[in-house]
Amino acid sequence: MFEEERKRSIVHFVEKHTRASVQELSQELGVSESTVRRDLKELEESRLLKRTHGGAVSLQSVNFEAAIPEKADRYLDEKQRIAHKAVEMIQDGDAILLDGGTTTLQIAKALRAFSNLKVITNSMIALNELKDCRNIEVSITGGLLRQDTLAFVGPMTERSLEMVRVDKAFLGTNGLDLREGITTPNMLEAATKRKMISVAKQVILLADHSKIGQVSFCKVADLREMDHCILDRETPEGFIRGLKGLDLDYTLV
Amino acid sequence: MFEEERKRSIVHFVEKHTRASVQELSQELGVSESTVRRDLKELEESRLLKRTHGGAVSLQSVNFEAAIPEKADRYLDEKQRIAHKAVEMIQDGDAILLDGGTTTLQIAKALRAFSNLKVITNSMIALNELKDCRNIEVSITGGLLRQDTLAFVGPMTERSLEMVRVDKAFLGTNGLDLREGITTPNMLEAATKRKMISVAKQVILLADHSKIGQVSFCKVADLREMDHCILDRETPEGFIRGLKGLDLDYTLV
DNA sequence: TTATTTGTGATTGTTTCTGCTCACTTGTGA
DNA sequence: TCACAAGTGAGCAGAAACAATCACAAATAA
Repeated sequence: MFEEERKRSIVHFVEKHTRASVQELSQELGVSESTVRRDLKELEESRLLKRTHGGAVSLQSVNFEAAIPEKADRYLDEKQRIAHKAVEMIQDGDAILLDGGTTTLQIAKALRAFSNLKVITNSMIALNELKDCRNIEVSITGGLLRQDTLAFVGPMTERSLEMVRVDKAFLGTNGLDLREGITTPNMLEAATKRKMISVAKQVILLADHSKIGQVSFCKVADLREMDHCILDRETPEGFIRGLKGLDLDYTLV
Repeated sequence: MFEEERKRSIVHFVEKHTRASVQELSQELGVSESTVRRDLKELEESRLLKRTHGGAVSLQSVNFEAAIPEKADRYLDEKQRIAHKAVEMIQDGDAILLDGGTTTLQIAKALRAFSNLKVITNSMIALNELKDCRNIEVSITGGLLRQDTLAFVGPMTERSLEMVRVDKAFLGTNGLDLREGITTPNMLEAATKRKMISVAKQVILLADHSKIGQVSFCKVADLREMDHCILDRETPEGFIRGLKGLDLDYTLV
């Protein structure tokens, strides 16, 4: 790797993570810490980043981090398995819709591998993940920013969604119950999800077992409106029997 | 193989792989490293690639990444003064529209001081700046992400904008000319700006002196459609006379 | 043909890059 | 506030890459 390329990688790394330690960079790039320091010094001189004691930070950091840090995310492992299955269902050339939430975020992280994809989402975090993928066309729904989830909701979101038709929509949820169907605590969010369902050829619901049996304030849809559900293998027996009873397509991962 | 052919091969190789070492090229073309170096030197002089220690890299990849940060820094001081003036024009309770670009970004940075404000923008960078201000209600227009400017454009953006009416819109531009009016290089962007103008009670144009006299590919609007212009004090005399001639309201900062 | 120019490869001294060491500075927690 | 760990910069040395030069061969011109 040339010096030029290395420096560009550093800037890119710092932009992406908003920060980077000398150690990290040294390992990441396979060069000594001396070299990293030299590079950082020059990059700072050309105003491409700001040095700090121990590393560097991005100058104009556009970085939308989840309110819940990934490590603290409960059921992360389940979510990743669910996302992995979801990605298997996507084909190159698809137009897909990603709902907000931490489960769908895991999908976004895995999308880089595709070479031709249209993605539309209402999640700032998912967008952040995809913003530098040159081979993915990313759109966002407009709307009002919910500052706790960094997702957009509201009439503008619905209006934006009216303009698109997608092959597959991947929906997250707060509650999932055989009788009450899919529910979430927020009215605007529920309306947004309903609209998402209506613009997708195929709707795929993602939920780890902690969501099952939960019923929240606002109803989004009945279970039968889903085309497929991806659940984890700790899903209670009873719920699975219920799904079979509804003749609903599902996968356990 | 003639020298010309060889040089073209080199450029082609570098473009294709985004990089090439002297060794690689020497082997690939069956000539000595001396020759490769000579060629690279001349190719760099004719600006067909960029030399590095050990080889060369494609120009495209260089420009891509340098685009944002480099642009951000030029005329920063002017932009801050312009933004400062713009912020003075905003009142608590206003609904304002922020265009994308680095000048309007400076406005976003200064908005934290307000206690009650509705902001709508198509700029991911501005959104980033405002996302954790609890006293500001931030909305974003939907749309397709332009990965180089991190702004949203396109039909979805326009559709979102149709849903709002704002007190003041703050517009940036690439080109500003007495005869040709306001112009930008991107068609979608131009359409977005036009829509912005149509939903605002008052349109305020922001431009540092580097924009003046510039004419880009797509026309956004005539100068007379602006309600106010904020320019810096290095704006050429002739341009200011022109503004007066048009009876246009302006401020120099 | 002969003289001259041009392009190329080899050689050589010089420059640049990189990792290491070590003395010094900075940040942190007791 | 002090001590200690972590991070830093300067200098050095080896390796790699480089520019300059020369020599030779092929193309061109006389």
